Amino acid sequence: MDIERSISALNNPMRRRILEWLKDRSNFPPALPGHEDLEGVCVAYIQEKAKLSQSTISNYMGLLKQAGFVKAERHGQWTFYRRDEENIQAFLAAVKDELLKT
Amino acid sequence: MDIERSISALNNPMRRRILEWLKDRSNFPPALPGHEDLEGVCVAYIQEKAKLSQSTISNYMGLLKQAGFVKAERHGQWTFYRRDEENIQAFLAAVKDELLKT
DNA sequence: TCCATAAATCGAAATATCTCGATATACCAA
DNA sequence: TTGGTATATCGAGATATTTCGATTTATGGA
Repeated sequence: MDIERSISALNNPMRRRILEWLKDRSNFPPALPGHEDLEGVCVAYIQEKAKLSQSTISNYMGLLKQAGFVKAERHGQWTFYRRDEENIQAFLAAVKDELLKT
Repeated sequence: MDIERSISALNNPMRRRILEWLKDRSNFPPALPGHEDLEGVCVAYIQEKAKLSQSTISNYMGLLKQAGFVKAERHGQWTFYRRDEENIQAFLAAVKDELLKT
């Protein structure tokens, strides 16, 4: 749990928004044919919703991944990103522990 | 609760450290004579512990104050800073709410 | 093999943050 | 009123982040 890297990743409104979008797969277009079983979302879908360049979104997803907020799964030419709920909870616990007095 | 501003304020190791130091008044030298009843800590004490310039610490405390993490109380020529526990808890709740899925 | 598509990486310009020393402001004491 | 001390603000250089378009890499299909 690298709190430094995690807070940096969160220190950007669009990255936080992406994390929120990923809470619900239905925020994005339906899964590509043959990938209906995957919970993750491909970079192109995120890019389309965020309206930022492909390279920027790829970079953002990399930062979120390094921070532990998302997991990436490569299937063919697509990379599917989804939230890492366990790590997100661990981050919240760590921030709480560092910030709270008691 | 401006989560943007708060996360920015936290996105710095020394500012987070100051927030931790302020959990316990005894992390700093004893109160100045005549101010024993105050829980806050003056800028000079924080500066001495942080080993950064006076202007930097003044700036940092201003950012932490704008973010709602600390309260400032002026007494004579001194400004005493102390944690705002209520706002800190509100921030944690807000981050949890934004970040957590359920 | 060759081409098309998805994603990652590179290089760079614009903007923001960090941090300082110098200066300004506020306040106290003589 | 004058001088001293504490803090805030200003201006600037160094560094980091943001975001892009161009390029590279990986993969799958004709």
